[in-house]
Amino acid sequence: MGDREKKTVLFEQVARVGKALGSGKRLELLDLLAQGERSVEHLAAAAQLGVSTTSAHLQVLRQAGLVNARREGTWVHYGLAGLDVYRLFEQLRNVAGDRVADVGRAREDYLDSGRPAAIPPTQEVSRDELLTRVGAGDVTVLDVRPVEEYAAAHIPGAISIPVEELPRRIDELPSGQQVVAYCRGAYCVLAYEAVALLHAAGRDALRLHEGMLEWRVHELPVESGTTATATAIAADPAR
Amino acid sequence: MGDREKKTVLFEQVARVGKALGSGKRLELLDLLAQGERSVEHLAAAAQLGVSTTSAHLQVLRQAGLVNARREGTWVHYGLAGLDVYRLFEQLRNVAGDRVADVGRAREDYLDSGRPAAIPPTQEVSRDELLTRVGAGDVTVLDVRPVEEYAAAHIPGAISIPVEELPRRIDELPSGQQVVAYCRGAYCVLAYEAVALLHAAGRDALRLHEGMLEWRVHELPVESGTTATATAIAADPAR
DNA sequence: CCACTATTCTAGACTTCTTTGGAATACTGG
DNA sequence: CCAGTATTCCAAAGAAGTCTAGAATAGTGG
Repeated sequence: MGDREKKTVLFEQVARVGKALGSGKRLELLDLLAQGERSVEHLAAAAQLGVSTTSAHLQVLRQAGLVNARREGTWVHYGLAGLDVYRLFEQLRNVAGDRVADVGRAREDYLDSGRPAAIPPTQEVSRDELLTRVGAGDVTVLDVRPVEEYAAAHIPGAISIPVEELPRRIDELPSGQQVVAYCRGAYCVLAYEAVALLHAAGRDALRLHEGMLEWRVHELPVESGTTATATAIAADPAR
Repeated sequence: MGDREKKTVLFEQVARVGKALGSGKRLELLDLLAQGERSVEHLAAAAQLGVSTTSAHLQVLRQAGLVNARREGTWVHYGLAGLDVYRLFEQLRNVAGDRVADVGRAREDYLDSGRPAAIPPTQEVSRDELLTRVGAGDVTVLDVRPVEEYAAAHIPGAISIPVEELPRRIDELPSGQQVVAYCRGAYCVLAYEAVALLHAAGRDALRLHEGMLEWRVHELPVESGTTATATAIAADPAR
């Protein structure tokens, strides 16, 4: 095999990973998987795809080495193969956001919708700031993701109230303290909604910059499991 | 437009960049462009593609915001849109190399060929080490890339001798000093060949880890233009 | 060992990429 | 303004990816 052929083969192999990133649906699956392990069925529902199609996409991602599968009974749980995969994904989004004008617009379009009022980007707390304030104890950290995701990993000391339960459980939050809400990551709308709800209830609330995913990428401390305040999941017999 | 549609659009936009990375030929073009600006014709020849095909690929890369075009007379010079694009490319290769077993094998296959004897990877100098040794003046730095690439940017103080001229110009190198050869980047074979040639001539020679590209990504100092020792390009009237 | 479930495989229709050669365009120099 | 050159556009053929529905597989629980 000549030099040129070898070079071609080499690039073609790397392109396999590139190809895996070349479908909106697969990126959506990666985004979901970045939040934690998911079953094929769950992914199919969340991405609005047929189960077969989802499975096929997952095979592509797996052959590219971006995700791995773990069998548990009849379920197969997929997950990101590593943090470097998320960094690649993040870098892709950064480059896309910086260089393709439409991406920035689409992102704003998506995040700006579904909220009662626009929340200015200044009402954010950085990760470092949150960490020091948690240490000082002058802030309530609120995790508004679904309980399973909270159980898998959350910011130490955070309280779990999924955003759809927030309106009727708002009293569980200690009054008189500022609340910092967070959700999955930069492309997740849950914390935006939560802050809007808290403001509507007259609470002082901010949003954590980005979310859990980036928290993990920066290798900041996490806690897992349920807590006493998260009463909703205590009744779940599966755990 | 509903939330779901917006999300789909957003991911589809990002996927445009992913798609651009999903072809071996385009990755090859990116690799070439990472070395510096190139014309369509040059790229077509280097990647063994038709000019029309090359142009089409370049359009894809440009629409993804990965490269930009600069017109100069009838020539159009393409170049990487920014260092973040190279970082993305690099991250892609890293993930590919780590996760897809075949990539590591293909890479070794490619780099191990065309040299008289295998050069152990230990005969490398790190960037930091080279910088301090250049400061101390106890090393000759040799740039074996084509003269145009040397002229565009090179390590300060480096001498330019393209690898194909090295056998007959080896005497231009000061004797008694160790030579550190470098070329384009991690996937470039020129420096491997150069070190083999130098060893065959009884010289003490090492290879710089990776190459010029990574040197620039790490924002280390570069010099541009020609030098007195690079006599071959002094006659070029275009400069 | 059988019924059941989650997942993967298969085949076919459909769409989207890739490549090619030739025509059209953009620019230079006389 | 014309000849010449580099590049892009265009149309068509072939290759490859995407999706769907239904069959096959792997594992669980009785």
